[in-house]
Amino acid sequence: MNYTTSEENYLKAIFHLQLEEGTVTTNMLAERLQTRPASVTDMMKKLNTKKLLHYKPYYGFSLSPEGKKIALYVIRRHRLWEYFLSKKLNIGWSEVHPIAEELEHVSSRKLIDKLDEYLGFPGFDPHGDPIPDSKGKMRDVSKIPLEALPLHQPAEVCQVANQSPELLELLHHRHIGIGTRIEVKKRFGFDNSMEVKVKSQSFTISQQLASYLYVKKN
Amino acid sequence: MNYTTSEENYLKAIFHLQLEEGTVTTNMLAERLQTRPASVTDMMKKLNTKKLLHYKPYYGFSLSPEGKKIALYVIRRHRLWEYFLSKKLNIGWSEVHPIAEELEHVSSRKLIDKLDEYLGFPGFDPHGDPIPDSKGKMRDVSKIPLEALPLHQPAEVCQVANQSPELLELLHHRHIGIGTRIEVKKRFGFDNSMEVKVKSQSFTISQQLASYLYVKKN
DNA sequence: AATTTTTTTTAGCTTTGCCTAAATTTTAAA
DNA sequence: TTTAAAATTTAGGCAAAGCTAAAAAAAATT
Repeated sequence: MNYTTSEENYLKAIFHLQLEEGTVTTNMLAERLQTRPASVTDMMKKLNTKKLLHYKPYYGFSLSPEGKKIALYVIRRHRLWEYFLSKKLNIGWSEVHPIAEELEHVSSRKLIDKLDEYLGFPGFDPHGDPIPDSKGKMRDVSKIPLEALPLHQPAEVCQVANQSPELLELLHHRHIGIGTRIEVKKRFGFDNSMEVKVKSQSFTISQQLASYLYVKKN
Repeated sequence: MNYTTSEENYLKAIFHLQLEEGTVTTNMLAERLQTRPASVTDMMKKLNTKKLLHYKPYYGFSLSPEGKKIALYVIRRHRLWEYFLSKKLNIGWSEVHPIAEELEHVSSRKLIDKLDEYLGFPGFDPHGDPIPDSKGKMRDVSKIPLEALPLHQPAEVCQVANQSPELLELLHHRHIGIGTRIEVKKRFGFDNSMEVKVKSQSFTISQQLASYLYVKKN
């Protein structure tokens, strides 16, 4: 059971798209992987014969249990490396992703389990995404968008769904990061901006910003 | 300037063979890389057009300055990862090599420099081999084979040129490792075995064992 | 229901890195 | 020095993973 970088990338992308969009098409995959639809079809046939997904021409495809297992394992590796790069090597939040994209394909089981141990079995990567454990189980955080958080309900920022430098700069200025406690004081229907309280400081944030923040009640 | 895994492996192998054997031939390279002479020739042509080495058919080849630079950079990555795997993740000495063989091809400069810093700019990997610095400079240890160490001259074990589990077990039993002080008391011409003193204990070691041990006088 | 548009697939080609078998060149031996 | 052996290279192919252009199927419009 050893898969090529390309195969792993396809499986991972299908898994993510499934979660994000509910459905996965040839074109969506091509777009996500920066390739052509014809190439996607080629790979679908290959993964089908390897029984990593179910595929009927023109009817779409979906991961088999085995395919899902592999996808989760790739995601585990990716997120552990992100955690390592960010927390141990002090590489900036926003630069970590492309490096992890390469490291995730190094496939020694022992390496990953030892790394996990070394990092203290972290539950979440630096972007707040949950890290699957060595059995492929991923903690189910019932995270919700900040926009959906009820008024006056304290919560904790657990994901930032966009890592542009501009956004990070703004968050930094506001002292908002993963784990920051936050509470929505008021909403303004006019522009969907909202007043929030962070560390006993109140200020207003725009809808654009809020839409990228996810929180966890607790 | 981005090179494929295969290109990097060829450059690295040529560099090592050059050092170990003084000369590099098509067959030696094929053997070292577990491939066929014809494949080696193909790659030599390719690296030649990329000006990473000089190549005349039937006349052999040698690294260009640029090729050497790349080889040293690959070696730097390999050895830093070995150090990390061994010292931080506690992965056994003998298992570290094949994992580093994969990690060495992840090419982010920032990653490697940050890793170097995180590890405290180590000068040597767990096998005692020197790690090139970020400019490609490698400390020149004038290490010599234990077999060449003069009698009664105290020295320090600085490399074990073979990592089979059997060998490691033997070394462990003898309390010999990198940095162990050792002295040759007597040599027996019959079988080239030798009596050595380690930590005020004297015992005999075989030629087979000695041939893998390198020491540094000091 | 017929036609147009969009999506997906097929067919055929390219590059990389490897292979085998045959040819060539160099080296060693008789 | 002629011949035999060994090393190296060439020629021709193969699999992976991508591509373009054309064909086929499904979905959307009229």
